Amino acid sequence: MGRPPCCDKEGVKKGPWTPEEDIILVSYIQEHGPGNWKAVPNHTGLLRCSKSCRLRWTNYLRPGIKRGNFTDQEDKMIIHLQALLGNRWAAIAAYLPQRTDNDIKNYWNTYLKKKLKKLEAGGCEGSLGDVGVSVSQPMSRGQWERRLQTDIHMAKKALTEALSPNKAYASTLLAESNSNLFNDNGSNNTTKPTQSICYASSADNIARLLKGWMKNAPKASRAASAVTQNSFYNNLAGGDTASSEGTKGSTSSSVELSEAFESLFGYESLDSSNSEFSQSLSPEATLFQDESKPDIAGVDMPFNLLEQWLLDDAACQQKLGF
DNA sequence: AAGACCAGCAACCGCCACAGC
DNA sequence: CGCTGTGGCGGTTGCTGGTCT
Repeated sequence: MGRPPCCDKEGVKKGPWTPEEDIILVSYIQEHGPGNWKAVPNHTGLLRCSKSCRLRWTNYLRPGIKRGNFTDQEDKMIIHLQALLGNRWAAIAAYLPQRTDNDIKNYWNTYLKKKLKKLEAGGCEGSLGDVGVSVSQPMSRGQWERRLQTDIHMAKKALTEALSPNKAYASTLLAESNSNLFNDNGSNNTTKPTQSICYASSADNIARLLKGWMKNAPKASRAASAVTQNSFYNNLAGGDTASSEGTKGSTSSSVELSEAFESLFGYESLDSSNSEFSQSLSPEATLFQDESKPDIAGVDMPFNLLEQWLLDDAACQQKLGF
């Protein structure tokens, strides 16, 4: 007798999530926060198993998730980290802010794997030079893991320290960014700013989803979709409109973070003009995301320091004959 | 124009680790 | 110390939309 499947109950819905379900889930998490997934279906009335709820949240609704094409930098990072870590997608995802392990896994399976195969079939062994990887090179994974973990830990610590010298100021920034985010015209105070800022991102995700959902509707105008989005924001942000303008409000805190990151990684990854990233890296979102991954890179960052040391170290190991 | 094929992606499944009892 | 419940992870499936023939 095997163990009973967790989602084997009758009446448990499977298949694609509907926008309504998404809203229910996000609303619940807005109120209670993520975690205790077992309670989610019971409390929300969703006919989904806890696992499905968690997956939906982490892979799709969670704030700060970036969708769409992978950049060359991300390509390189994934290929490189995959060579080092193997198919440990969660670990790899930790190095790619805004990407989920599922996304990376899919991207690898559907695109990068083939790309690598082609390159290998192309003949020359060093043919992966364009992605900075030598796949034939053996690796000592234990060493790499330790270094990677240490690096994550140090990055987190350094970031925390960078933000902590003036905690009062930091919390002021938090409050400021939140009130700005939901209060662009300064007219209305929200009651749960520290959480809402996160869920605005979630609402953004849902809005994107809805866009797709509605895209087949005949002559669905931009106005209509804007109305829809605003409705979401109104619902989720407690009556205020947290449109993309709202991200302006996070600029000040983003600048602080930007400095922290610059001092950490030596590049300007957090251009405050990058609203998407600013939004996702708002302190609350960062804290929120902290449950799963460090936010250590920008969207279109240059060949970053982390990758640099990965390559340097790979070269070093090669020299040492590992 | 229609069917076959393919690629991309969301979601599911099963296993594992860990915490609480 | 073993059992149980829960969450996390990686592999896999199946649906959908696009392209090819």
